[in-house]
Amino acid sequence: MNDQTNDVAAVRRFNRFYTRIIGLLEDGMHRTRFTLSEARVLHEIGKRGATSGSELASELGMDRAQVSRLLMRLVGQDQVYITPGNDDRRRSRVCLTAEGEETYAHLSLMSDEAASGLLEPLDRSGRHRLLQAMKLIMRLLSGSPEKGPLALRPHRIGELGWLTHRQAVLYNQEYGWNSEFEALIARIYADYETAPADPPRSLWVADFDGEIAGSVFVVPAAGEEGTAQLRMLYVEPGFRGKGIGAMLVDQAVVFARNAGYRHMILWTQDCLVSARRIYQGAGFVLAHEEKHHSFGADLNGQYWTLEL
Amino acid sequence: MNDQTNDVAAVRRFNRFYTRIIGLLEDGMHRTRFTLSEARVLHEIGKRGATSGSELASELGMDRAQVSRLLMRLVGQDQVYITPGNDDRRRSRVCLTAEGEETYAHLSLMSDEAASGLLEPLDRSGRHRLLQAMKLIMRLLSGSPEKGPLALRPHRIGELGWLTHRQAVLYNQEYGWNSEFEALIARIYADYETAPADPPRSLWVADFDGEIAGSVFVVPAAGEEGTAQLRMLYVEPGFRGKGIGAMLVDQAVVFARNAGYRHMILWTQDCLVSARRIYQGAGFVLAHEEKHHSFGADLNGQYWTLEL
DNA sequence: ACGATATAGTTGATGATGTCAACTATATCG
DNA sequence: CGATATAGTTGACATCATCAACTATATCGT
Repeated sequence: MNDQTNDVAAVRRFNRFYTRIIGLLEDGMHRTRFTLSEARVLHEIGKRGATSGSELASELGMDRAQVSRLLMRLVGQDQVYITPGNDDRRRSRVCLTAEGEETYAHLSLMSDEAASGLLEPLDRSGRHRLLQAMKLIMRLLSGSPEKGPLALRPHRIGELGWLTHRQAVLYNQEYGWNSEFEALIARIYADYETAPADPPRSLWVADFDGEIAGSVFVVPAAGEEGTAQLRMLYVEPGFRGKGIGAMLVDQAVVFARNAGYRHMILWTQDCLVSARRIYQGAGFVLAHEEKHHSFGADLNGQYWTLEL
Repeated sequence: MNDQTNDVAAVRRFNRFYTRIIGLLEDGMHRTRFTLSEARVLHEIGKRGATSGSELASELGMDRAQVSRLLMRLVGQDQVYITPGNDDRRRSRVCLTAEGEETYAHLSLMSDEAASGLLEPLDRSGRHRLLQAMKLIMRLLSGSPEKGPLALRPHRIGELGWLTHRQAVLYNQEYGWNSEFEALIARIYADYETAPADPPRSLWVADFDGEIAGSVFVVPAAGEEGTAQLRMLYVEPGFRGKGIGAMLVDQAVVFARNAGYRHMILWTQDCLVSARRIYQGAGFVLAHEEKHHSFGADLNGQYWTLEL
C-alpha cells in the first residue's frame, strides 16, 4: 500500500521533471518566427509528407478549429498548401511548399540541437543508459510489448553478469532464494564460458529490441557421453506467457540433436511451475525427484530427461 | 557520427512520446473547473505551503504577468489569499485558503489517479523497472550527480551479477577485454560469496541514491597467513574523479587492519592508471610486475603490497 | 547616507491557444 | 433515400504567452 503510494509519487515526480525538460527544449523554438504549435504542425506534416487536418488534430491532440486556423495562417505564410482530397472531397490534403520544406529542415535541425544539448554533458556510458532507460519507458508505457522483433542470439560481453543479476533478483523476489543461489549461478555461467568448445555447447539470449527477455544454454552433461544438459532457462516476468521459454527450449533441443547428442537432461525445482510446463511441452519426462535444502529454502529438485 | 544521429533521434522520439503521455495525464484535469495553469499553480502553492509570485513564475516557467493575473483570479474564487511579505515588502505571501486546500487535495488525488493509471497495466517487475528508469533519467539529466548521499554498504542480492555485468562491459569498452575476463570475475565473485566467514572478508558497494557507483572487496590472500587481498576495485565512469575509489580502498584498508591482518596485497594491470594512483595514495608500493596475455590483450600485471 | 542597480509585482496591449457550438459539404450505411 | 457520421470552417469568448512600461522596495558599493 505504501509502496503503491510511493510509486505514484515517483511517477508524478518524474512527470513534473520531464515537463520541465520538454519546456526547456521547446524554449529554443522561440528564436524562430513560428509558434510552438506551428512548429509542431509543420513537423508533423513534414514527417508524413502529406496529411489532413483531422489527422493533425488527433495526432497532436489539438482542436480541429485551431488546426484549421493555424493552417490558414501557414498557408498565408506560404509554408503550406492545401488541396481538396482526391478520393474523399471532405478531406483536404495538406502539404509543405518548398519554403515549408526548408522551414521543416531548419526546425528539425533546431530540435536536434536541443536534444543534443541533453546528451552533450553525458559520457558514453551515460548516454547509453539514458537511451536504454528511455526505450524501456516507451516500451513499458506504450503497453504493446507483443509486437516487435524477438531474436535468439548468442550472448554478448557483460550479459553473463546481467543474467546472473536478473535471475538472482527474480528468484529472490519470487521464492526468497538467497545469495547462495547467486554465487552458484555466477559459477555456472563462468564454467559455461570457460568450457572447451568440443563437446558442443551453446547459449541463447532472447533479445527483444535490445532488451533481454530470457535465456538458456546447453552444455555436455558431466561424465555422461552423448548427453546434453539444459541449464539456466529463464524468462523475464514482463515477457512471460508469450512462448519465449518454449522457443528457447526448442532451440536448445534442436541444437543438441544436430550436435549429435542422444540424450538430454535438466535439473529444476518443482516450485518453478511454468518452466515445468515448457519442459513437458518439449517432450521431457520426469525421471526422479530429490528433496534438498539450498539457497535458504526447502526445495524439491527434479531431474527430467528427453531422448533425442 | 551515425551513432550520434541515432541517439539524438531516439531522444526526440522519447520527447514526443512523453509529451503525449503528459498530455494524456493532463486531460484528466479538464474535468475540474480549473484550467491547467491554475491547477499547476494551486499544486505548487499547496506543495510549498506558502510562496511568492516570482517563485511560482520561475518554478513553473510562467510569465510573472501571467502569474499575477492568474493569482488575482484565484483570489476572486476564494482559493488563495495574498498578504504582503513580512521581511521583504515587495514580495507578497501567497497561501491557500481553506477552500483552496480542499481543491489542492482534490487535484492531487486526481493526479495520483492519473499517474496510477500509468502504473496499473504493469506487473511488479514492470513497475520497478519503470521507476528505476525514471530515476535514472532524472539523475542523468539533472546533471548534478555530486550532491546527494554516498554510502558504502554491503552488497545485496543480485549485485554480484550486476558488478560482473558492469565491469565486463566497461573493461571491454575501455581496454577491449573479452569474455574470458567476464568469466573470471564471475568466478571471483562466486568464490567471494562462498568463502568461509573466518578469515574475515568484506565487500563494499558505493551506493549513490540507489545506484551503484563502485565497489571493492577484501579476502584473505590464498595460502598466506595474516595477509589480506584487495580485489575488484572499480568505479563507474560517471562517478569517477570524486574520490569514491579512494574511499573504497581506505575502507578496505581500515577493515583489514581491524580484522587483524598484517599485510595487504593486490593485483592490477598497469593500464589501469587511475586505480594505480589510488593505491599509491593509500600507501601501497609496487612489489613486482609480470607480463601476461589474458582477456584477449597483452597486459602487464602488477603486484602491490601494503604493511598494515 | 546616497545613488545606481536589481527585484517583486502590476498593468496594458496584442496575438496565439483552447474550447464550444453552430454550420456546410461530403461520405457511409441500412 | 434518408439517417447518421465525418472533415472542415466560422464565430464567440476566456485563457495563455509575451513584451514593454511602470511603481515600490531592497541591495550594494562608495
